Amino acid sequence: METRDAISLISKIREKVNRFIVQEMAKQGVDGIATSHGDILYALLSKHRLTMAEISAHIHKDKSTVTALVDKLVRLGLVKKERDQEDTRYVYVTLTGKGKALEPVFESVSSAMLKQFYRDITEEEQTILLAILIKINHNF
Amino acid sequence: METRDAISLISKIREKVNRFIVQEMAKQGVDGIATSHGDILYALLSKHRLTMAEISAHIHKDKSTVTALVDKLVRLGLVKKERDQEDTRYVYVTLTGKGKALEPVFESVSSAMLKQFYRDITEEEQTILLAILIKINHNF
DNA sequence: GTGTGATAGTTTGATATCAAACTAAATATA
DNA sequence: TATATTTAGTTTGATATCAAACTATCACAC
Repeated sequence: METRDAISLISKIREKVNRFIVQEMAKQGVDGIATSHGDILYALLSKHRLTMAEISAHIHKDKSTVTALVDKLVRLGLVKKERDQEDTRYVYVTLTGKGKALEPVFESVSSAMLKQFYRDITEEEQTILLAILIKINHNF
Repeated sequence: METRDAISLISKIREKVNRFIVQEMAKQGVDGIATSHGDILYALLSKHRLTMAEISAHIHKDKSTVTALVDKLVRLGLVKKERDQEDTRYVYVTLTGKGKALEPVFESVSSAMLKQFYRDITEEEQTILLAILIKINHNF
């Protein structure tokens, strides 16, 4: 069975994790949000303020994609954009009150996801998995 | 470092694998093809003939997505669509000569990718990885 | 047989995504 | 100082993708 293949499993797992997160978020009332939007919001919870380029690097998406994603978050009232006064090329993105209010939802979804992901996976297996994945990631 | 997290590594690895495959294919003259197109062609190499629904199940993409993907492959002259004579609801997709001619390219790209993927990963680690991924895949 | 429901595909409208071209601003070089 | 280069971000055009609505065909019940 080719479904046993590690690479196709990685694709499938990623797909399922994404679907799980989007569904859980929707269940908790956060709707119309894709995982990339979630990645941005999640980053802003700890980083407070990021430029467009920093977000791009952080979520591994093209800067033009980030423009579209952040603009949607602005439309949803979850973040705001401000130009740097000194160097007006920079745009800072920060969470609004409404955006910050999502923190508990993220915590809950994130922990639910991890619980599901690692169900029946021992601590030792988790450590081994991580080590192997780090090596594979370095191979490219 | 959150980049150490298994789930984000899975996303990154999948992304890199996809990019690698597309680049290698392009290097060998197969251009304008996304991984999903490759998945369809690859499936048709062993299955000979598949319906749209079977392709959809095989590559885990919505049937409407498959319509678009297969139509592109038709435009590229790599596959052809034919209605079942008995039950005209079914559409059979098969490789053209030009499509079949891609087999060696697929073999070469696939083996190059596996080599890169598993570089410095021992046989034992590969087995363990597979076992853990199968468990995680079942968790969702 | 006629009508109801199931099934296979397509169409439509929306979104995420990228790459390339572009704008605007800052920095370096001459 | 003026010009060239780099940098940050946006715009534009194309594609993959999905969900929902739709079309066409088949199967089954009455």
